[in-house]
Amino acid sequence: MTRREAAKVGVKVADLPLPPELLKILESGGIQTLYPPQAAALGPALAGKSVLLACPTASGKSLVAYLALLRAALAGKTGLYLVPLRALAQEKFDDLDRFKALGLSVGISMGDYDLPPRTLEKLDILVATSEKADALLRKGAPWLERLGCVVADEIHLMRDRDRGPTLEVSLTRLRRLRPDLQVVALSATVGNARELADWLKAELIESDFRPVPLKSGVYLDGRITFTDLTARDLTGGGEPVHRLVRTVIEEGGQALVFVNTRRASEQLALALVPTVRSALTAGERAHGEEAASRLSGLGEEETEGVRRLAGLLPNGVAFHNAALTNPERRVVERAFRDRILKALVATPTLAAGINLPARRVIVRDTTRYDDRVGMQTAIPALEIQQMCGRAGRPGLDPSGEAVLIARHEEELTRYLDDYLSAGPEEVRSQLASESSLRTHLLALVASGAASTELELRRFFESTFFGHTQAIEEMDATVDAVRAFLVSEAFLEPGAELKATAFGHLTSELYLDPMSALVLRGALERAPLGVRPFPLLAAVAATPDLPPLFLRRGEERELLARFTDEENELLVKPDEDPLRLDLEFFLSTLKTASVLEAWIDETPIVAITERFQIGAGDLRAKVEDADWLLFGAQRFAQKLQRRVARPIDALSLRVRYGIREELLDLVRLRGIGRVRGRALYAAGIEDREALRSASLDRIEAILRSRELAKSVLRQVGATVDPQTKPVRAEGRPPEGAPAPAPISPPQARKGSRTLEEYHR
DNA sequence: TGGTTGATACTATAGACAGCATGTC
DNA sequence: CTATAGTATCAACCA
Repeated sequence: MTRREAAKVGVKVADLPLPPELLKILESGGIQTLYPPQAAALGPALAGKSVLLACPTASGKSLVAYLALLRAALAGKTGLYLVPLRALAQEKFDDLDRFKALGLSVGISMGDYDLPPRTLEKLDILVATSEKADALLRKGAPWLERLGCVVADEIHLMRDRDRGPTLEVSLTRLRRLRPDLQVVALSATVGNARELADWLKAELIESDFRPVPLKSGVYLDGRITFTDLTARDLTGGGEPVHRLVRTVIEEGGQALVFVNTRRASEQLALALVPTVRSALTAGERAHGEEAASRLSGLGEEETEGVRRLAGLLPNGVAFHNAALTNPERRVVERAFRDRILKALVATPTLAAGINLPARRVIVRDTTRYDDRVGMQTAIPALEIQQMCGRAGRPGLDPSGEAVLIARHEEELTRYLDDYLSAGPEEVRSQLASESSLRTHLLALVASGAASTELELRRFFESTFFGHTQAIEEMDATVDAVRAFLVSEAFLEPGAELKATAFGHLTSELYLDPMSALVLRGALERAPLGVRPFPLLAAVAATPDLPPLFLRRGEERELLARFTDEENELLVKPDEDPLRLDLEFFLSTLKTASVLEAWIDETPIVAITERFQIGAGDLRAKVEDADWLLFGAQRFAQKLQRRVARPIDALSLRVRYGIREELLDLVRLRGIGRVRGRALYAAGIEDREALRSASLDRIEAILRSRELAKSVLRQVGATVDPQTKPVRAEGRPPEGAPAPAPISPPQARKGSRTLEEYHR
């Protein structure tokens, strides 16, 4: 921090021009003085001016955002907090919810937790992912008309190739909708903060202030050389990572290690056990056991990966990656926060997500495999610095240390120069790419934001791209994309920009037009009904469902699968609009096979083992497929009505992971894959059968009286223990609900059409 | 012959948003 | 194009 900033540390919250109730809430939250960047930003922010706050993580940026939103809300306007991650949305929502005491209502809107439109209209402040905000803009929510303040958190993510354009477009649209809109943009330190601030017409507040001082450096041969050219020699010996982990634990701190593959996260965590274990007290080990038992208490099937994780926890180490389900991740994060874990080895899941600081951050890898180029590429300095920024826990660590690991002298200087001392990359608009324009051009037209070429041009001129680059650079791509959208019937031909019904639907479903095309093609091939596998394969061939990696040996099996199903497949490699190569095509078959196993009630463990994926991956694929199938179903309603209902059934099967026979039971609240199967196995095959079953019997099957009551109430039965018992031949429930067998009893699941599912 | 070591080839590779209408174990 | 760690395979080598 600079000397001038230091002088401002003393700014008192109590002196701020805020309503007394608000001050009370802040002070009860332990916030009494402001950090320099906060103090600098609050003036303009509370005056309703736009600000760009570019400083390290954990420097209290959110507080400025909260106060700006509250000010707007108290002035009778609405406020929108844009975040890049669902987990972050939850975090911000929880924070903002404390201000309910001011009589304000706060809401959250994201994929898995949405608001009905009527509720939205009553909100003062909404926390949403940028995609959700984009969707809101496409639908034209009246709520947005009253918007007074928008917060763009992690605005540097605008440089992200895939999701950056959504943020850029949303911000642009909001600002055009409300020309007087106050924008509070929060950013990591980036190379061109000035440029971003200019675009937003915002006051720029740049600072490298950190509440916990950070020293970053590079490790080589037992010594850390810091950017300030001081050095520190570490005691003992051993492999670099082990030594760095051991020494920080000896000093009473924790270590967070970033690696570039999942496998590395697991293996390194395992390798660290001897190093960490010896530093643990008996009490800590016991807490680790507790955390491990919490893992199995999640009620999920125990996959190989989770078993390994559970085995690590009592040793004070764990790994964290996207193969874990969200609840599993939460357990690990909590254990680390509670200091039960001394070391955590993570992939970038943790770098961008929720705040989980450690005294020492070790960045082991500086390169990462890039699928698109088929090779390792350098991780941008911006991301490395984000990881480094996780070092130092406020209140717990006197200072934080971030360490890269060099293998030789040359690397040491290179890391110091390129990664730690040098400024991070500039934020560059990714809007001009074909894929992003495809989506956003359609959305702009479909939602009426641009109906002439001139309007479209005006819009793009007001984006960050237009602000920083000659708009003509975009022309060729815009023309090509527009021609594509017209030729594939998303847009009407002619000079006027107008979306077709298909185009509108695509945009409202929030689908990539390319995905819509794949789905439309699949439906056109299926005039007489579709079987699950080919439709799942079509869904998997969509660019909205990222492919799974193919493993050695799987290729042959999948190729055989292809030959088997050849005549039924809805998307074939050579006809695929994306003209994907065979490998990609096979990987879509792999995804389809995973989903097929899932709706065949194959136990999760069996799926994860057979396909070598994590439970988290399965979850993600199911979620994606469920969403896409909804889209397919809506398309079918318009294009192929006969298959709409069967697709609906398939969608439900994917959501719950069930065979067709459980479709009826699963409609009940509280009944899913496992309980549905338990009921079915006990001879209660549908809701009708449930109606005449006794409460005691249901309770015995579901192992919960409350649940049994609720279920019976739902089918309209009287919740009376005396109700007459039902059919006696049902298998008595014993132990946990029996998992479904891996292979189906006899009927091959592929042997009937989807239409038959729904007679 | 059996076992060890070493050269070489081969394999695999981060993350996570959205619709809709409310609740999986 | 800008890679690397872990693992499998097999030949060379030694006792």
